[in-house]
This record gives sequence, structure tokens and C-alpha cells, in this order.
Amino acid sequence: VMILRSRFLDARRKRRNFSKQATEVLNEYFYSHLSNPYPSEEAKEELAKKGGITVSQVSNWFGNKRIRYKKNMGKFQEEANIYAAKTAVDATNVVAQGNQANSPSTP
Amino acid sequence: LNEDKDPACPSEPCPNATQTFDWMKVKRNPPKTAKVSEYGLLGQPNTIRTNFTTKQLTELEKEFHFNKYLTRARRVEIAATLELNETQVKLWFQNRRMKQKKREKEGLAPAAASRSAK
DNA sequence: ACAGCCGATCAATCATAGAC
DNA sequence: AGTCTATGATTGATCGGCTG
Repeated sequence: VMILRSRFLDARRKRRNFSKQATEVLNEYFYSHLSNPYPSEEAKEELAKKGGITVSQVSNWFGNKRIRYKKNMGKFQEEANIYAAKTAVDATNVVAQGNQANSPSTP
Repeated sequence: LNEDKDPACPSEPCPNATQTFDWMKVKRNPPKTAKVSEYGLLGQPNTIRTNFTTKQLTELEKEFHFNKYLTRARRVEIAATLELNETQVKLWFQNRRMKQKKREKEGLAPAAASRSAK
């Protein structure tokens, strides 16, 4: 069992938490787009640049964030309120459904 | 000063603050990788994430370096040798290619970054 | 029709960093 | 120094779209 673990023990180890700056930028986007927290490739690149991390890390972050958020929404309520007040560039008016037009930066 | 923006909560209690959007309700269907163990005696018809053994991964990796893509024949061959379904082998290669592409991408971006930083 | 591929994502899990 | 929780990364598998 332990022998089979050695298979990994490579990149997954030695993990560093993101800087305050990165976390801030990511959360800001996430909560200001809570109705659809799926940044486009371009948006990811910008977030990566602003946070000083890679695009993959941005993707990982959103992937984890979305899953964990819906898994336990209550646990993020407080955090949601904090960031919700910061930015309101979002268009939260998609009550039912029928939404699919997502153009953050494509006029 | 600022009131929550809860445009609508038609007929839902809406526990607290933010509402529940569609993406939060998304549910994936369970894997069908099962080799059908008869759903009659206890447990569900096993539909769990495959756990490749070190040996299987070694073989798959070796084959990948030989060919990034599989032919039907080769796939059948490998599946039989490693005791996996063709689907598992096919999926492994698909994911492996994506992983490869991701690595190449990450391996060049830093180079370009240092170029402009120099 | 249809299977394989791509790109994105999900979901479960691993391993570690940090809180207590 | 542990134990528990937060979090970044990995990866088998799903979803929708495109294509030969």
C-alpha cells in the first residue's frame, strides 16, 4: 500500500498556498460572477497575471472553489458577503434559466 | 446602506443570502465503468473510479511514448493484457494526451516569460 | 448514424500547509 | 507534537460540441 503511494509523491507535494493578492483577485471574480463562475480562457489569463499564478492554477482554483462552494454553501456565506460588497459588475438577473449569453469581454 | 440583491426568490424559503444558481445543482451521472457485478447482492453495481495499478500505469505510459494515439487493434490488445476495458484504455490515452498538452504549454510559457523579463 | 477526439469540468482523493 | 481543517493538485470519468 505504502509502496503504491510512491507512485505519486512528486508534484502534488510541496504545495504553496497562494498569495493574499492572488486569493483576493480570484475570490473577487468568483463572487462577482457567482451566477456563473466560469471565466473564459482570456479571463483566466488575466486573473493569472493579476494574481501572479499560472492559468492552470486559476483553473484548479475555480474547479475546487465551485465544487466546495456548492458542497457546503453555508460555509461560504460569510465570505460571499464580504466579496459581494466589493464588486457589483455582475448581472444577477437570471432567476429561472434560459441564460447562456456570457460575454465578459467580447462586445 | 446596502441591501442584498435578491431579485427573486419566487417561492423558496431562501435560507440566507445568496441564491442557488444552476451550476450549483449540476450533478454528474455515476461512472459506468463497471464490469457489471450483478446488482443483486448488496452494494451497488460497482461504479467507482478505477484505480490503476502501478504496473498498468507503467505499461500505459510505455505505450503512450510509443504512440500518442491508439488503433482499435492496439487498444484491444492492451486492454486484454492489462485486464481493463477498452473504454478505460481509451480514456486513459485521452486524458494522457491532454496532460501532455498541458505540460508542453506550461513548459513554454515560463520560457517566454523569462524572455520578456530579461 | 457514430465512434473517437477535444476542451472543460466534475468529483473524489491525495498530501501538505496552517490553525488550534 | 499531534489533530483537524483549508486548500492546491491530480486524475478517472462525464458533458457537450465537432468531425471524419
